[in-house]
Amino acid sequence: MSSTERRERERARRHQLIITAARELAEAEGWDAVTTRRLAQRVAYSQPVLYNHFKGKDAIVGAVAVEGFDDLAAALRRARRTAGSPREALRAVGRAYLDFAVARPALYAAMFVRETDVPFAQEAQQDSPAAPRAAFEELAAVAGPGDGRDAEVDAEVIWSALHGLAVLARSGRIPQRRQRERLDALVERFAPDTAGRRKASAGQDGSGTAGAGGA
Amino acid sequence: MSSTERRERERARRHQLIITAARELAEAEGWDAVTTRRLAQRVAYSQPVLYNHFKGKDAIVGAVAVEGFDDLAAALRRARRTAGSPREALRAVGRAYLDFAVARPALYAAMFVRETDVPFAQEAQQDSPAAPRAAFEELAAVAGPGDGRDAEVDAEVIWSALHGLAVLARSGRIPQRRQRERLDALVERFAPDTAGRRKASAGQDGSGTAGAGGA
DNA sequence: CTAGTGTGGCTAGCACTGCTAGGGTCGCGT
DNA sequence: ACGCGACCCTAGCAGTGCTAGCCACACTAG
Repeated sequence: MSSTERRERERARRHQLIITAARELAEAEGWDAVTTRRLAQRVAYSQPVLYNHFKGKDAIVGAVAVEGFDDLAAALRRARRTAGSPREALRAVGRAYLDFAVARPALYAAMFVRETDVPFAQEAQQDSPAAPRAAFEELAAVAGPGDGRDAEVDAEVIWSALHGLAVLARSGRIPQRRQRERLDALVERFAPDTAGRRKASAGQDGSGTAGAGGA
Repeated sequence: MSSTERRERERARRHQLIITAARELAEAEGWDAVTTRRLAQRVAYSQPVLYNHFKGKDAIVGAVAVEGFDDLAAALRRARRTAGSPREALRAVGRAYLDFAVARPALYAAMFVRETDVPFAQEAQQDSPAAPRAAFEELAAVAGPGDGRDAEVDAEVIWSALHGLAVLARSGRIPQRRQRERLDALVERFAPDTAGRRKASAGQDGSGTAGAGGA
């Protein structure tokens, strides 16, 4: 059985190779440049091979998106853990989210903008893929204020706001600068400073998009 | 000069006919169904005619989007005027926004999701088209709380949140129900009830998407 | 009323897309 | 050694956005 085992291993390797090539090509030249022919050429096979691994092009994009959710969840988790107060945790997670969207726009588009057939949490059941759910859980972990309101609703609104900020700024609907201030305003509203510090941190700097941006 | 005048008139009429046909076709069958051939057939001309009026397909979609902003601005204005307190005005405008996105998904996609070359307010200058700016002004008019914060930033964040709610709910990233509660949460955060009524209105009803929705 | 002119739409076609059918070659198990 | 089966590639299909070149029509000048 070692032969079939090896074959399956190679098949899995190639499966991953296709996903990686699609992501890299998209991040380098945009999703419009990701055609089945170019992708096949990149993995040194002919197009029909792609269809042995995926139902179609959309499925490939979906696979890239699922991997992206892993990355996003990891980035949010990292941000959350390096923060002190809950308020700062929310700010850090929000900034990590916006940085992710800025640093990896093609990947972000695959995850949120492009219409995919990836099944998400249709009814808040747990039949959704693990990766997107994990990313949302990271957000929910820092969104809950515990002041009697519905934490899940708050998390969904915050997520929506972050997504809106990311995509509207990228498409130029809102000026790309001052993202930092917008994030501060969001944090201020959803996690007001109860310690009386009354920090007016924002200022008018507006340097960069939202932060340094990782990877 | 009456002949050339008539020609220009007919030309303008056909220009509008193309835009309307594109919008109707998109609203009926989605943007994927809007091909140059089908669109040309719908207006009873051949494809090259389209290129006498528009630079390409993207320009047609952009024209549809610009008209959509007129509709959106009108809907928001209507909602704002029929509201009493500023707080209720914000809620009404938010609901009108979400209703618009639900009732006319294809049009909304042309305006916000599809990548167009429509020039928006790149640097908050006034060189952006009038229609999108008008829609944003409607939002800004109800977003400014006047408590010392930057009203424009608040408006941008609220707009982002509304857009995020609309698009994430539509794509199934967040459950489609309970949009009403999410809007209430957003309003609560950005326009807290200062009259001490401490209204816990939301409840768990979650009926419908966000409201009745006007065609 | 005729001849000339130019605007403008149409037919045909290009390069490209996602996807599929069929054959042919290789390696494996017996 | 032989037969079998998995597997990959070449070639092609229908449909996409967009363009070149022709031709007919309507209008203007005489």
